[in-house]
Amino acid sequence: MYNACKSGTSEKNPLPEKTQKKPSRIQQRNRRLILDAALEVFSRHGFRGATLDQIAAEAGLSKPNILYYFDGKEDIHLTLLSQLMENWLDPLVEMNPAGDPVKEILAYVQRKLDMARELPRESRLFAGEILQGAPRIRPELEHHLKPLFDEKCALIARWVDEGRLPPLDPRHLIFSIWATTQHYADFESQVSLLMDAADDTYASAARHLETMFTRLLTA
Amino acid sequence: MYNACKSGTSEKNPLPEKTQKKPSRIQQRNRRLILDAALEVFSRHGFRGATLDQIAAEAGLSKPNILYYFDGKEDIHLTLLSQLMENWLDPLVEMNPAGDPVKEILAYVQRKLDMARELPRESRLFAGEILQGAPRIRPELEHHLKPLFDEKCALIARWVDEGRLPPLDPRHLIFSIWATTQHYADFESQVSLLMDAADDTYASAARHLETMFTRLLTA
DNA sequence: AAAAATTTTTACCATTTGGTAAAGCCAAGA
DNA sequence: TCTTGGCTTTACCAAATGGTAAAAATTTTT
Repeated sequence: MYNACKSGTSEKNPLPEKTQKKPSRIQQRNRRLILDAALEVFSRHGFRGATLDQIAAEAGLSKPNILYYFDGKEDIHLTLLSQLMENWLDPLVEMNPAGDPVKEILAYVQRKLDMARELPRESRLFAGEILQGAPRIRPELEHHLKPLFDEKCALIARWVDEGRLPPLDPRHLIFSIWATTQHYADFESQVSLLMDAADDTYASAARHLETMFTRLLTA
Repeated sequence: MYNACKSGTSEKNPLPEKTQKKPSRIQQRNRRLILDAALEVFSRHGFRGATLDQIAAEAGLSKPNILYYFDGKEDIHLTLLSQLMENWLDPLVEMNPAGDPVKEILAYVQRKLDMARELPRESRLFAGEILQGAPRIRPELEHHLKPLFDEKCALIARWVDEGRLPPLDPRHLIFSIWATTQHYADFESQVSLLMDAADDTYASAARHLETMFTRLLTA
């Protein structure tokens, strides 16, 4: 069994009982504080751009105190990334093989767009990691993302074979969905500069993406 | 007149004649070496992740020698970004108001995809900067990108008004083009992990994007 | 060739930063 | 009350890193 309290690849044992006993209330609270602060800082400045001092300040704790709860900067980053992966894959997992192809895919697009709006920090954290060659998260990608991706590609290919979708490359369809939805979180600084501040970017984006993918999938 | 030899926002004058006289042959060569090395390093590790030592090693020069040609790390980065902006906007500039709307936009998509394939380092450098809130390039975005964006949005809106394109939001159309094409460069590590290494990713991506935007624009 | 200007290297420096050791604090149980 | 064990702080450190001064080497000009 995997102990949810312990992070990624660890050898040391800074918290004497961490691997065995239940985390105390204060432990839960502080780990949460740290991870939340780290998400903020890492997503804004990238792994190397972030400093433990910044994270400590954001969390309202001292730097050594942070290192009491995590084995180091890398440990915090990896913990964050691992936790993120679950939520990240969720919308794709929910794509239902028994449902209507067009409806399922359009719903997936909307769920992805919702995530970009509600979790922009997570999106940027992930984007930054991939952008730099996924040095820390590649194993996670191989073990969790790749199988799911292959499974859903096969599903979409089947839908195409059955004539329930027009001919298209499932892999590139998924890439296009990821790219267009995450764009609003990852490139937010550019988007907000180019959009008139007046109207709701995400609302109009939702309409546009629905239009685009509807036309693609019902040709 | 803007002196191409001088970089972004500078006050100091490390090269005595740089602002006035023509750059010597050796000066041209070394500045080029440094910028090329810096592009490599910055695009792989981001601004803060890159070190002058890495850039120096990659360029085959010593660190102080690099600081003889540039005012500092920031100066190199900004120079790179400014030079990039031109090439980056070029494909959009080329979108011809007198041409056929669908053809023009599809051609733009292909040009953008070509750029992602041929200049992935530039794409990632730009993406990294935007991802972190465009702290160094925002003025360039405002002065160069924004006016061009607005102009082309107006053009596309006119095409829609004239009934030569189906109803759509020009802003989100452009975002979708940027997102889907740059995705192949910016998220290359993920894409290459998910695609079977066998087939040509960019070739199939080109077909997919042509299909997708054709269906969107000819509905 | 000598002088002048430019380019490169050597030897540093100050700051930042991830991380540690050890003493002090504080709450719960004996 | 006293002790035990987890939690926090204070005071550090070694390495990395952006940057500089000035001498040495090289190229260009006269």
